[in-house]
Amino acid sequence: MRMERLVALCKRRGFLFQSSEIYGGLNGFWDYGPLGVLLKRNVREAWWQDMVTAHNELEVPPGAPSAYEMTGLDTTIIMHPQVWKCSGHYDMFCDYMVDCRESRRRYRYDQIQGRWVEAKGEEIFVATEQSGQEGYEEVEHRALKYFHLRSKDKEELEWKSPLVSLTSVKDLGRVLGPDAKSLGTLTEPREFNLMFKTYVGALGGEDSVAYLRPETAQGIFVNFKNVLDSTRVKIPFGIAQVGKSFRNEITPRNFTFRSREFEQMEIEFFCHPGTSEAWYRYWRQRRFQWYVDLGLASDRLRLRDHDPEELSHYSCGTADIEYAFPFLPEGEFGELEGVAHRGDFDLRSHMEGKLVRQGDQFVLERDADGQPRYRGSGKDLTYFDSDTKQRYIPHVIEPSAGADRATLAFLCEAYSEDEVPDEKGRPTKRVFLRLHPRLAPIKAAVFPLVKKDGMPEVAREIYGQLKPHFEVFYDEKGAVGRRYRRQDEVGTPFCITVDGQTLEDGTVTLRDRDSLRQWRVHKDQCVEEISQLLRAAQLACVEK
RNA sequence: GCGGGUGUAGCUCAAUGGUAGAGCCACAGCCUUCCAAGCUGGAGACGAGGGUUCGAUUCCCUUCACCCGCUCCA
Repeated sequence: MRMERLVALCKRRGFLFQSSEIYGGLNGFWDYGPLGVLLKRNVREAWWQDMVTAHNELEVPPGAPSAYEMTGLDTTIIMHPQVWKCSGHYDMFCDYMVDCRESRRRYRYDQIQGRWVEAKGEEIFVATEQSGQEGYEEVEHRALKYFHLRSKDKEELEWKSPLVSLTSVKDLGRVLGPDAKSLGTLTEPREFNLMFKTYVGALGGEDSVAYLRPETAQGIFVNFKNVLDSTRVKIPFGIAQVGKSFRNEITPRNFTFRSREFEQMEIEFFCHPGTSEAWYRYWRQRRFQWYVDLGLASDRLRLRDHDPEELSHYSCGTADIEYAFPFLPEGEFGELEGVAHRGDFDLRSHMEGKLVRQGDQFVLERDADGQPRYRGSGKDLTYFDSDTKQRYIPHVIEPSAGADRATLAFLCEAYSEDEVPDEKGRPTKRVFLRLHPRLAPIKAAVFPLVKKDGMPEVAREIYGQLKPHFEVFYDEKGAVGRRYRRQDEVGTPFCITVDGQTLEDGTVTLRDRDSLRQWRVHKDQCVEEISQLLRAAQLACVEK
């Protein structure tokens, strides 16, 4: 499948538009059009329905270690800045970085120091990652090397400054990078993979800096105690949340796959440390199956466990659910969802403060004075099990899905071309979206076969019956074959056509998108028939 | 971020230093009794900004967006 075809279809039929298009667009931002909003909402609602609403906490689901509860939250995009400092995002996402074109290394801009030095008529800034005495020695050594001088000639070096920060240097063209042999290999400093910064309150200023969340998860962690105190849930239980997140990606690319504003569907599942491995395996499988059931059943979908060295700083086990998007090179997959075993990292971080790995332990990160680098909330986020009289910090399994990525994958998988005979029996090309009926933006279209003989009146009546229940579409323009094709193109699974026979016996034709099968149903049975067809499609999911 | 390419109507493609054409789609109407192509009519575009010029869609510069590759990211 050619990606351009799908992108063109998405624009032509109102699934996706580039954001701010009339002003030339904005890289990394996308708008969902009239059909796109329906599709994405269906994805979101299918997720919530299947994970939260339909979950029965009284029974043990197949493959689960025990019964469990599910509940939800909707937390804010902007949170207390300390949240991001303790979670680790601040340090990881907010620094100015410089890259070295020669050594391919990347440095934190404010951690590079150096000295101005002149020799042989040239004045340069020799940079180093070292500080203090080591910094001075390193800089001297590298300056001698640069000017091709021996140690005994070091008086030829005329030092123009003490060790100062790289941030004081205006012209990076005269800087010798910490691992470089030639001048000017450092890029301009740039904020790297940063969180979007904003200011809370009418008056700006560094005291009011806040960030747009780069993930929805932290809103769940910081509300862990609130949920416990207000809902009587008991461990094991999960908290679900759907919402926008923001990352200032360096290279947004591949349609909506890597966007700077995107939507996540996340669950934080809290369990006893002793059962966490079993729960991790459960969620990994459960979430994979969800995509399969909604139509990503092909070999383009896979579940891949991360290698140990690939794991994030907090994770003790992660699996990605990946899809071979058509814009990726053959054999490559893109992440739809990550299922991570996060241990007690998050709750502990928000109790104690930012943690760092030390061997296979996480310990409080401390500054030079031995104080916590970022102080936690100091609140007790432990869980007391009143049955076992045990108190512990729950472990967390995090299935974190991308709503936009899932939507895109469903679109890619659904895009199909086949050949259908035209009115003279000749094969003609057909483009259609084989979307799962639950996801299809429009569930059914209603047509009069021709716009006369009282057919429109009956069709409008049927339309009126369906409209309160489903997203339906009415069309009486042009040839009926053309109307079918238009619905095929946006993935409408069923069409209802009023014809001559309707006027005689009250039956209408139902037509199936994928098989082109037609059958007759009484016009007053349309609501029931479509309901049943949709229910059957949904049940097919659950039974698998 | 770097290098290369591309920007003309919703789509596909023309032409031009001097009023920008067509096909398809979409729209209105006609015709049409089950799978897009019939007839009629109207509508619709030079990505943005600046420069050169009497005059720029065309030449130059800048910028924005998209595509490809590298880099980066998770």
